[in-house]
Amino acid sequence: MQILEVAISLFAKQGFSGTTTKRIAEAAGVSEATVFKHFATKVELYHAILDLKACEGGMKTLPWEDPKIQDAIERSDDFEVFFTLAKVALENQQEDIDFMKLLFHSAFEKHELADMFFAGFVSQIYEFMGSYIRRRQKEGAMRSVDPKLAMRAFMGMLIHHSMNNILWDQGRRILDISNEEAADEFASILLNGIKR
Amino acid sequence: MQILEVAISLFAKQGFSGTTTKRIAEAAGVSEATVFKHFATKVELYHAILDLKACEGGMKTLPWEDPKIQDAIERSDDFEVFFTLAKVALENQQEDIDFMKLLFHSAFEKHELADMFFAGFVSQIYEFMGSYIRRRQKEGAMRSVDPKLAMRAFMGMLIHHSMNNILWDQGRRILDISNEEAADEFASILLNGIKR
DNA sequence: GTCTATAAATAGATAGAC
DNA sequence: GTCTATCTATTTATAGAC
Repeated sequence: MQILEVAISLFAKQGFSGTTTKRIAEAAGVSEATVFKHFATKVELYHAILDLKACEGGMKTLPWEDPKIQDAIERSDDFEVFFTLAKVALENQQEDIDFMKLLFHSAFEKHELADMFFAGFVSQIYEFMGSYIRRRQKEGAMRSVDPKLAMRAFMGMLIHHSMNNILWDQGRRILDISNEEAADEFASILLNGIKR
Repeated sequence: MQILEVAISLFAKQGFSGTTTKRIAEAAGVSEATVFKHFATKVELYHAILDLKACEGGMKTLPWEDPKIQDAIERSDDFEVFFTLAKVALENQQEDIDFMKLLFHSAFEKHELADMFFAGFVSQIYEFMGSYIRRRQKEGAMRSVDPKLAMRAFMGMLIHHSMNNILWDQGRRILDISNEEAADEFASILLNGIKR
């Protein structure tokens, strides 16, 4: 629906309280009354967005559903595992910049989207990749390091890089690099960093 | 001043448009009129905060002013350089959580604080540490990797870790680790990751 | 389903007394 | 320096016609 689309983009740009129903209506090309016919309150509209994005958007691409990663895990091809994870993550994040922004706003404003995202997606990645690292440690391929901390370091590289691209880099040309190159380098740094 | 203090904390929690002058006045224990006597407009109050925090807070601790880091750089003690940088950054960030939050809000809302911070602090770190990495590459101690990308990876670990601590971890006990341990591990990962 | 018109509440900001 | 009272514009939300 047109209203939802423009609302997503406006909430992403300016947060919840920074976005007026008037601007949403204008951007959607309808009257404010029409907005309130579809969504009884502004909060209800916001919730509709969260529901939509939480299901359709950020959460569906669980890394272990990617056949490339599953295959690489079976073969214990560390580089392929982390490189592919990084590439998929960077591409998803850049594809849905609005969702990323919404997510950060939610985290700051303590909306429940942040909690849902944390419980449903972030913590699963920590669990899943953490157990892979633990296995490779037992096999002697990786040195002794807290798998959760290693994953935090890796996720930090990915998320921070995306955030920089989203918030700063466009137009500023600080670091002009493809997702493929970035994924390659981040995976190399982490794996050399934690290998035995 | 009491008004500034509570305004910082409220703007950090809810952003600029999410914070009303009424709530600021209440929290400061004065009337709204008093707020407007001190700061002609809400925007002016916000600017006063930015000026204050930009000078007193986040910007003053330039890493190359730390004697420990200067010394370590002269001795080419890579671990000491990056470990100390990480420790100082993590401690500063945790000390001034409100400033961090304000900074992120600013970045999203496209206020000028974000630009100031970027131009005055972030880009200097990239320059400074980038040139250190370049020197160590020439000396054969580090492999060929874009110094800016390496720094982005490292800053990503630090900022992401802080963000997680600030936004999620308190109470959730996902990753209970001291700044010292985290700094140690992040420096190890980066340096092993990019060494020759 | 959508609009015009309008209500009700809240926002930022000012006047003027103490 | 601070307060009470008030103003104006904006914001969320509703009523009712088409």
